Amino acid sequence: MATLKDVAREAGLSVGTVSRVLNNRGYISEDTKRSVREAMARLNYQPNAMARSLSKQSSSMIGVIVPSISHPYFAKVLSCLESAAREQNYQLLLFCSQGKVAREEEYVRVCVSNRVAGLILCSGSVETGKLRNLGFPVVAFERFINEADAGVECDNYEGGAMAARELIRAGCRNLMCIGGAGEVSMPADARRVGFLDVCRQHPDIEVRENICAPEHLDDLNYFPELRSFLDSAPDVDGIFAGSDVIGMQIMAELAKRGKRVPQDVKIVGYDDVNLAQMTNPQLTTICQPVHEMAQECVSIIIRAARNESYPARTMFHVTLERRGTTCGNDEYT
Amino acid sequence: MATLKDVAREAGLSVGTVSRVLNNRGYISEDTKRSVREAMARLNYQPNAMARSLSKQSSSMIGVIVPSISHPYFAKVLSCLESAAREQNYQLLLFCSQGKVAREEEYVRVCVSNRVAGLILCSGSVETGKLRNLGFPVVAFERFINEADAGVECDNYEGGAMAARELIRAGCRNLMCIGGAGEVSMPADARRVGFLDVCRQHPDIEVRENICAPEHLDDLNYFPELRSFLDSAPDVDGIFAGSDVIGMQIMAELAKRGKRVPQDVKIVGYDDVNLAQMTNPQLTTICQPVHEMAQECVSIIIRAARNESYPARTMFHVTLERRGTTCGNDEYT
DNA sequence: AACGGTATGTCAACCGGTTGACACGGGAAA
DNA sequence: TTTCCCGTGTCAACCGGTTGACATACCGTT
Repeated sequence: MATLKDVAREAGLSVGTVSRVLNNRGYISEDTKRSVREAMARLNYQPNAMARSLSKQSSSMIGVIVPSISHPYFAKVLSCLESAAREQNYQLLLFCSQGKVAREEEYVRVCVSNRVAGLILCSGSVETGKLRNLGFPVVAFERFINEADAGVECDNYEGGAMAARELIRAGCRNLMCIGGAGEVSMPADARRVGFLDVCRQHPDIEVRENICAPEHLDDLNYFPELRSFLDSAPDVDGIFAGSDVIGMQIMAELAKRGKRVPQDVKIVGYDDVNLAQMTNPQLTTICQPVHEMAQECVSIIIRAARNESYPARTMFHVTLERRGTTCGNDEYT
Repeated sequence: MATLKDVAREAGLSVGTVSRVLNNRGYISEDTKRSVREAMARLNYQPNAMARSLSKQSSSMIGVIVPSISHPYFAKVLSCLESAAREQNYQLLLFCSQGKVAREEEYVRVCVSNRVAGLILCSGSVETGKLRNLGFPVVAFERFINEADAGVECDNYEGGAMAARELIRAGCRNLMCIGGAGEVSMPADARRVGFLDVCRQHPDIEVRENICAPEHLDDLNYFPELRSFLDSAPDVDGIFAGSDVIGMQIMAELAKRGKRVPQDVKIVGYDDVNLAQMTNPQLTTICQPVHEMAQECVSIIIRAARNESYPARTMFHVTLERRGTTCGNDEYT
């Protein structure tokens, strides 16, 4: 592997000079620049990013901790983070905590060790004060943490409210809200509250509320719980699912029971992951602007690296994607 | 951020000594070890991984390039790679090429710059010789590349053959094979060949063959093509889908057309991603031992780092996961 | 002739670790 | 007593870059 020194020798110059043309510092003649570039090309030189980071005291890596990679929502988040990072010439160090606090703490240590430029936390477990004074900013993604330096989230309350209004609009009267895994004490819990608040404004609407166990972020098997929820409410005609994955599984279970969607039961999901468009009918869902959120996270980290100020908390709007699972009673025939 | 020097000062020793206790080298008294450990704890010291890698001339990062993160198959692969890497105290640098060759080449350069321990390529575009002499091994994951130092793949031929046998066993006579995106010249293409070979052994079986355009690895919208495939063969009663995602979309489209699965049409997917169990009926599919494959990739990279030898090509068995979409004509009622 | 500014390039310290070479005191063997 | 080894610890070079300080040379001013 060629080093700067090799390039300097090849070009007949000193390391310092070569480094200058690399970093566009000071006065360098066009001739010199050219001969350096040629030498680099000849040797197939690639600067050593570690040496550079070490000396510059700043790296271009961003740590990301997610609870699960194969959950479609986090896959979507990761995808957006990767593209946002790339746009700014940053790289992603990927970690998957599987919801285990110990693993999360280990990963935080690894990030410190690697002197990342910043850490984006999408994971759920709480860190008791271990996130302060790490030497880089910690950005919480759809997750509220006191210890984090910044938070980027969505208007989950409004998302839940929109879901309720959509189901009611479509003619449902007997609603159920099925919360995702372990959302209590997380921003996502506001969905539930928003949903219930709207329901309560309608005296003729009945609502039930169910919460799934928190283990399912990884295995994604909500069926046993969903079955008992549905058993407990055979007359339900509108369901707000805490995620599209839950929504899909409800659809599968309803199909098994001979219930038609949307004729007998209407459904609103959450996240607008790609699967939501692979069902029949396609799933109505609440969509977060994940791409913008990801860009905001990266932007916060970059601003922090430049010692610029950044918002402690950013909240984005959600939107309703109306699809086949909430066609109104008069809309299908 | 505390450095080794700080620890040394705090413990009243020299840097060299402290480094020795960190790396368990030479003779160090228990007393010294203890006081070093205490000093590290007091200062909340975390060794600088970049400095260490620089000086040791070896890093613990593995680059991974996938064409898409939100495709469930690659999400599954990434998930397994992350856990395999973690088991060996390696970290993952994540890159998403979106099938673009230019981006792939850029990412390879970034990996070189970062002096990764190895690169795992799950991406599809071909690299013309740019993968040799990078300073680290390149492992091709389910992808055949001459330039790669090693390849880890599955018995795709047998996978296709199993799919054919399963559909025939379940009573299908009018088969269709729908290839995934751009599999030609990739190991996945062997699925098609295996499938067709088995079909040809049965003179009473009719087979059609279709290939989807290669762009869909990212947007995952196969519907328009699937519709025309189905239009062209209204009498088909068994479909082998190149991926579970394709399989799911076929199911949705068939449902729309009033065809029942598995009564009217039976389906076998590929990959066994988590969604395959979220449909109704659940999707029969061919499963790769992704976890073992991921471990093998990491193991190859570690062996290469130790200058040990490693296999140039490893092939794993696939298995059939029989589920609801291929119940035989006499198995449901 | 002395001076100042500009253009070009060299040198060495530093980033935070690792590691081989070596110093030193003490005990055992010759 | 000399020799040698052992246990313990120090020192400085090195990994591959970056950067401020400084040397040199050339040009135009005053």
